[in-house]
Formats: sequence, structure tokens, C-alpha cells
Amino acid sequence: MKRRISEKSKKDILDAAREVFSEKGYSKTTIREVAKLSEISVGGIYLYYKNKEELYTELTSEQMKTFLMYTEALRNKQPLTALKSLIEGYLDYAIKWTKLVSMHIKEHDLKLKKPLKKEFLAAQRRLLSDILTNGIKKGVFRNINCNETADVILFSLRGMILAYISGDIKTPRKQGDFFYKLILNGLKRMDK
Amino acid sequence: MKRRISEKSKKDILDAAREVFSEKGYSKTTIREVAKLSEISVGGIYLYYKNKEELYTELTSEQMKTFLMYTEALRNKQPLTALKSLIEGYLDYAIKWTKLVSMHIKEHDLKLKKPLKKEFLAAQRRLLSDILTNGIKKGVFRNINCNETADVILFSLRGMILAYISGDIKTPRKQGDFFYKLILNGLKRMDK
Amino acid sequence: MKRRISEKSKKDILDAAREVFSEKGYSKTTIREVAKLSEISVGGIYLYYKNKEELYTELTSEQMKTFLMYTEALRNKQPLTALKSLIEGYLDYAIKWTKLVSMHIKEHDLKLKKPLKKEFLAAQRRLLSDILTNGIKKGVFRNINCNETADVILFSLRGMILAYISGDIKTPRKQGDFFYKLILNGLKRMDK
Amino acid sequence: MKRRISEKSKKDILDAAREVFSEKGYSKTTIREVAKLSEISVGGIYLYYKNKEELYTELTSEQMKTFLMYTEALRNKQPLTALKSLIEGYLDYAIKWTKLVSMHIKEHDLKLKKPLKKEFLAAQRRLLSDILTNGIKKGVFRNINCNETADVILFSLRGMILAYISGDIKTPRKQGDFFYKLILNGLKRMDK
DNA sequence: AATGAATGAGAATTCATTCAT
DNA sequence: GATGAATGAATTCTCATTCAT
Repeated sequence: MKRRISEKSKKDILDAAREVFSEKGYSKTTIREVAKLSEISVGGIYLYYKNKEELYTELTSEQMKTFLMYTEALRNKQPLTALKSLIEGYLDYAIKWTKLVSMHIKEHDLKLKKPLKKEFLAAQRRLLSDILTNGIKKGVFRNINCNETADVILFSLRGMILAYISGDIKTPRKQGDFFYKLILNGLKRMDK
Repeated sequence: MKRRISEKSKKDILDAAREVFSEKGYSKTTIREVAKLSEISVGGIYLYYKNKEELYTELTSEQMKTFLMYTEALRNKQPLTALKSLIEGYLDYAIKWTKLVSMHIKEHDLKLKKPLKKEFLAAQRRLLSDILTNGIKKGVFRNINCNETADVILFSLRGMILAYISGDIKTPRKQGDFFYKLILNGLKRMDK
Repeated sequence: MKRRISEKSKKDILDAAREVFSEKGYSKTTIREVAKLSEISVGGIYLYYKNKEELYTELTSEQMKTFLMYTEALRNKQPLTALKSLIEGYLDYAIKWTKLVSMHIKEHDLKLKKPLKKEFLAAQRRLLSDILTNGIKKGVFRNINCNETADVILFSLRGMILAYISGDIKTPRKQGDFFYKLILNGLKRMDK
Repeated sequence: MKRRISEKSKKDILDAAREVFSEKGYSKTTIREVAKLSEISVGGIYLYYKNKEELYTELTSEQMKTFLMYTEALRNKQPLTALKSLIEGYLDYAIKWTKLVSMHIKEHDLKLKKPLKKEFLAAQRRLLSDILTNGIKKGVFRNINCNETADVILFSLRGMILAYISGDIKTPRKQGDFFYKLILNGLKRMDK
């Protein structure tokens, strides 16, 4: 029987869970596998997490917090820089945590995640909306509806990420750059 | 014991599968239920489809063909109309087949689906690219890279759909309209 | 894979369940063991019975029906004979189905059994009450409260059975005879 | 780490066990819960009791001793009073410790309990037999076989208790009174 | 070809018991 | 002696797949 500090065990489990959940998604992940990888017995998992659901929720929550911290830092940048960095941040994160992001997308309909996700999305929308508002104030952007535009941009970004994790594109950063230019300048020919 | 022509049975199964899969999603769909609805025995299903995965793949393939037929019809419309209709078509389809689309996203990494999806995406990209090229020729659109832009638009649309099936937005058509305007006009203030 | 007629399987399972449940009681009985004894796979059990609870309920119900049939036959006998036969019937049944009765007593607090048991008890009470009423009418018994007396007699009998299955007495029939005389004549010295 | 005299710990555990066992019954009682309530660690429990079964046995033994002390006090009362008090004592005890008694019945076939129970029953029988003998001597009771009668009365009482804990009767004391009168006067009409 | 009863591996979860500290 | 983290066997139940008929 192994002896460890409680906190170490909890972390070991979460690390293993992140690995397995990202690889397999929620329903195909088994506690047995998490146990094996974390080198903690099956029963041991249940010492720290009430059930599979709670383990998953904890993991998700932790990931979102990390990401929020990164994006919040963009708040004080110039509008154009901030917008570009936000797009890049999203895509870089997806590149770094492909499997994990893949899981989040796969499990988009998991009931348990709903409130967590809602709050996360709201936070992202607030941030992007503020960036846009700031851009309008500074005369960089047209006078658009910031909230709605923020939504559309965020959703589109998620679409780009989905394309990346699905293997439809290999160089998401390049696509991101394209997306940035597209929404900046639009399609319409203006000189006419 | 029922006697039927092979093709009829195959279709019955697929109809039932579409019903059940789109109601329950992949994992929660049981072969028993498909059997019941199609009025073909459990064993019978396996006569026509090797396993659950193959049944799913067949269904997906069929759905894609149907959708392609719809979108191809846009080829001859005016660029702006075609673009708008394409966006609306995507979103309307997602509204009509929410669960089915949700399932496609959940199973985005299913091996068997890969070539199928690739071809579907390529077709969609060709179409949209042609619409854009046509728009440039007619002087409606700026001189953009059509292939890349087509990709970005398609992926963004998928993001919008993901947002809808995830419950993040309730009125995807409205968002679609917003998206249309955004990519048309861009964000930048032009008069300066 | 064994092939059998559905009805045969159902019976095999019930037979095995009777065996195991009587031996182990409800909670210590495992489906695996019932499966093994019935020579039907674990999954097979669930083909016929929704869950452990239903299997148990079915078993109980079947037993009660059998027993009720026997006791109802006493209704037309002479009061004294009927009373004596009832007592004997209870104890003989307990002797014959010791383990099964033991289970019923062990599981006296199982929620699922409640309505079933209530109806069984009510039927028994009606019968005994009728026997007593008849006895009063014929002048064999004192003018007692038939319902209450029926209850007390039935409960006492159950006590006798509990004593038997607990191993406290070896010859329940003799005790039954004693009980019969006791409640017939009472303890009190009458000639004073 | 808490330091305590061995005997104190043992008692604390037993007190907690009584609480939990009588609330949950044998199978649903967990050692963890006993540990928590007794404020002794899980491992600590196993220092004093070999396993769950032994803890249960110890508890049972203790309960029986307490009950015996109460009933022994009836020995010097008048026969009729003693008999009535005995009946009431049994039923009151069942009312007070319903769950505990229920558990004793569920576990009636626990091997370890057998000798314990035998001795308990013997003691009760001796007492009741003495009461009856005394009653005969004083001319209150008919000349009956005291040992056998004692048995029958005790078993019947257990039946009454079983009926109570099974929920078949709500007012065991009333039933007890009825039982008392029944065995006192019998069923037979005497004036004929 | 067609059936559906039967299979059995595998899932989440619990808990008596152990043992390193 | 005392602790409580860790163990892992055991539980109920599900369901894709098989195969005797």
C-alpha cells in the first residue's frame, strides 16, 4: 500500500484524468483507466472525487480558470492588438491542449457542464465586448453591436478550433490570421 | 419471419437509425431500439451492417449527400444571395437535425468517418469558393483568396452551429444574419 | 449458446432464485449466483426480470399464491378442525420451505414486498376471522372480537415459525398443538 | 492522536455501534460511520473488534444482558401482574429499539449469535416458567405444562413483535393486551 | 435470410479490511 | 496504540454481438 500526502494523490488523479478524458472523451473514459494511470486504486479515486461526474467537472473548472487568466490579461492592450491576440490565444491553446479541447467539444451536451460553461462564455463575451467597445471609442472600429459581434466572433473561433481538432486544417494560426483579416475588412468591395 | 427485398430492409433500418440516432445520440442509441423501430430483428440488422459504427457511418454518408444536393442548387444564384442562402441553409439544417448534428460533432474523431467528411468538406469548399470567385468577377466582392476565405466561412458556420446545439444561442438564424453582415462589411471604420 | 423455450428459461431462473434467495436472503443473494445455478448467463436473467427486486417480488408472489390456495380450502371445515388445520398448515409449510420462509422473515422490512404482504395478511385474516365467526355462531367459541383475535393468532403462529427457523424448537407441530390448546382453554383456572 | 483507556474506547465504539446499527440495520451499517460517531478511527475499531460481525455480536450480547436484568425483576411479583408486565416489557422494548430488534430478526441465522441466543432464551424460559409454576401453586392458573407453555408464550410474543416491526400493527401494546386475555381465558365457551 | 434468446465483458460504485506511518 | 489513506474484490446492471434454430 502506497502512502502519500492527500494533496499529492488528488493532483495525481486529476493529472491522470486529464490525460484519459482528453484521449477518450467522457463516456469512453473509465475509472479503472484513470486509476491505473494515476497509480491509485479504483477505490482511492472515490476517496477524492464523489464520482466520475465530479472528477470531470473539477477538471473542466480548472482548465477554464487557467484560460480565463490568460485572456483577461488582454484587457488593457490596444483594440487591434487585443483582438488579434485573443484569436491567437484561442488557437494556441487549442494547439497545446488539442485532446482536452476536443473533449470539451465532444461533451458539449453534458448536463453537468452547463452552468460552468455558461459562466465561462459570459466572461469571454464580456472581455471581447469591452475590447470592441474600446475600439469604437478610439475610432478604430465601426459602430457595431458589441455584444452580438463578440458572440459571433467567439463562436466562429470555436468553429476554427473544431476544424483543427477534427483534422480539417493543419495550421490554425494561419487560418486565424485570415479570419482576423476577414472580419476586419469584410468581403464587400468598398470603392464602388 | 418476414421476407423482403434486401434493399427495402436496408432502407428501413437506415430510417429507423436516423430516427433513433438523432433522438439519442450515438452512445445512447441501442441496436435493440433501432431493430424495434425498423421492425427488423436484432440479428437482421447485423445482416446488413457489420456493426453499430458502420450503421452510423452509412447514415452520415447519406445525410451528407442529401445536404450536398441542397447546397449545390445555390451555385447558380447571385453571389450575395447564394452566400446568404448558404449560411441560412447550414443553420436551418442544424435546427432541423439538432441531435444528429450534435452527434456528428461528438463523434468527430470516429476513424471511419474521416474520408467521408473530407470529401464533404472539399465539396462544400469548392461550392463556396466558386460563389466567391463569381462574386469577385461580378465586382461584388473584394479580391480575396477564395479558397482560404471559403474555409474560414465554413468553419465559422460550424462554430455557430456548435453554439446552437450547445445551447449557447437560441436563435441561430439571427446570429447567422449577424455573421453575414460582419464578414460582408468587416469591423474597420472605412471613412478615415 | 444454449437454446430453450422462453418459458423454460423463466422457470429455470425462478427455481434457481428460490434456491439462492432462501439460502442467503435478499441482500446476500447475487445475480451471478442465480445465473450460475440456473445455467443462464447474467445478462439472460435481465431478459426475463427487470432487476433483482422484480425477481424477488415474482418469487414471493408465487409463493403466497400457493399458500393461499391451501388455506382457502379450510373455509368449509368445522371451526375447531379448521383452526387446528390452519395452525398445522402454517407449521408444515414452514417445515417444508424452511429456507424460503426464513427469507421472508429476514426480509420483513423490504419496501418492495409491502403491498404484496399486506394483501396476503389481509386474506389470511379474513379467513381466520370467518372461521372464528362461524365458531361463535355454532356456539363453539366464546363471543370474542374475531378480527383482533385472528390477528393475534396469526402473529403468534409467525412467532412459532420464527422459533422453528431460528432453531429454537425442533418439533414445531408439537408446539403448534400446544399453542392450539393454550388459546382454546386459556391459562386461568375456571373452577374457582 | 487521541489517548484513551482501552475500556473507554471499547464502550465508545459500542455506543456508536448501537446507534448506527439500530438506525440502519446490519448490512447498511458501515464501519466508517461507526468510526465517525465514536470519534475513533476506522483502524481503531479493528483494534477492539476483529470485524463487523464481532462488533455486532458484542452489541447483541450486551443488549440481552440489559433486557434480562429488567425481566428478572418480575420474578417476585404476583403471577398475573408478572405475566402482564412481561408481555408489556417485551413490546415496549420492541417499540423503543425497533430497528435493533428488526436487525436481530434479520440476522437470526448469524452463526456467532447462536449460543448467545440460546442462553438468552433459556433464561427467559426459566423466568416465565417460574412465574407460571408460581401461578399454579397459588391457584391462579390451571395445571399446565409450565416449560412448554412458557415457550409458546415467548414465541408468540416474538411473533407480535415481528408484526410490529414489519408494520403489520401500529399499537403493539393493545395487541399485547389482547394476547394476554386470549391466553388467559382461551377461546372455548365454558358454560356449555 | 431471418430471428431473438443468450452471452459475457465491462461499466460505476461501495466498503470491509489492511498497513505504512 | 492510533490513524485514515489505500486497497481491490464484489456488486448490479447494460448492451453490442453471436449463433442455434
